[in-house]
Amino acid sequence: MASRRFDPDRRDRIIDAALDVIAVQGVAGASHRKIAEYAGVPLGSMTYHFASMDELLTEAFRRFGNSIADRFDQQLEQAIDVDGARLAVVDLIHLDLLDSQRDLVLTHELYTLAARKPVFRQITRDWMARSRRALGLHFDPDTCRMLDALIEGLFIHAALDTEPHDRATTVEAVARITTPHHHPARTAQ
Amino acid sequence: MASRRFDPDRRDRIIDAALDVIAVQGVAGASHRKIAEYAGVPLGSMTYHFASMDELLTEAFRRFGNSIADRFDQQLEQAIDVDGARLAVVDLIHLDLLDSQRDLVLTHELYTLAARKPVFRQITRDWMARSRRALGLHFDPDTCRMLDALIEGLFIHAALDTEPHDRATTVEAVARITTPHHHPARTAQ
DNA sequence: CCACGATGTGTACGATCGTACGCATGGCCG
DNA sequence: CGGCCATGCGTACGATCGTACACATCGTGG
Repeated sequence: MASRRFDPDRRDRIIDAALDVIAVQGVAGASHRKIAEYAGVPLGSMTYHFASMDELLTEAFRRFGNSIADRFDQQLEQAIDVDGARLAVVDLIHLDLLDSQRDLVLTHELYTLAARKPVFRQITRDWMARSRRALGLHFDPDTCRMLDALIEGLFIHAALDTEPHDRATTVEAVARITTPHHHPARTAQ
Repeated sequence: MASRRFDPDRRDRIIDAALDVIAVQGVAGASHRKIAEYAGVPLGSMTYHFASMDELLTEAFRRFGNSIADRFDQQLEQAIDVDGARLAVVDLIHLDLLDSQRDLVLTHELYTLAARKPVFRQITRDWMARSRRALGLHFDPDTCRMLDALIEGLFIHAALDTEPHDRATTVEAVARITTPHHHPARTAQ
């Protein structure tokens, strides 16, 4: 029998606030104090709900990764053939990328953490595994890896390129990467 | 007539030290004090040679970007035909990626900064422009964009994937992305 | 040879950080 | 209805940070 004062939402609110603060200020600029203020909870609440900053970041980025992977699943599950899957991927890129600078920033922040700390690398790998599994519904494993890499690259460049990405180019790129290369007759030797 | 005590190398040494410290500790963990200690210069030297931390980071990442782009140029300049260029790209990926965790970490750090601060976004764009220009020696502009994105994605995934990347897959991916998609006879409607 | 100015450094200040810890609060059992 | 204990919070501590600025050092012009 927990006390009635216990607020299960508070923990969630802190996690969401953490993601919001990180999206704007970066992991480097996200302190207990700023997150607490943004979430509207006292500073002491931070260490009460989360043993350390890393624990909070861990949970936050796990939530973030899952939310992105959910969209992957949704888009790809309803595709009925390969062409549908290709279209789904293009939509994924052009919907997720263009509308949300926030997701891009958070992705970069996560990758930066992942490059250095094993905990976050695992989170990233789990996320990538989910994405690849979704792609695996329609493409062979090797193609999944290539396509996944392409999506990643397009995603990242979208954040940095000054001009908006051209949808037709994305369509062509996805078509190419999902089409096995026809090796011409072997040349000399 | 500058004083003979002036040491032009010192500034360079600080910049290199900054990159080394960032590679290990991240931008977040790279303080004036740590960089100074690593470079073997007094703390006061930091603010003497660089007006602010941002100025130091700016110069450091500009140097980093140029060093990578130089390798791009070297590899691609000596390719004599498209197949040679494809091979050069594969080598680029598998040499730069696999040998150097350092470059990967620094790239992520730069991108994270670029996602938030315009100064670093410009540095990243300059770097990307140089890379794309190198690719442009052998491929058409659209292909350059796609190939560039693919390289980026492979690069990034290499840092996070647990198992080493398969060269054959990279060869296939590069072949696919550089081969225009043959559109089959249009279907219904 | 001396004093001056350019070049470089040691130190100290105010801000901010993560975290620990003692205390307030208010449901619940006897 | 009164005391107890789980729940949650305010505050303070030690560490670290970027930066400013007074001062040391030494080549050099007069």
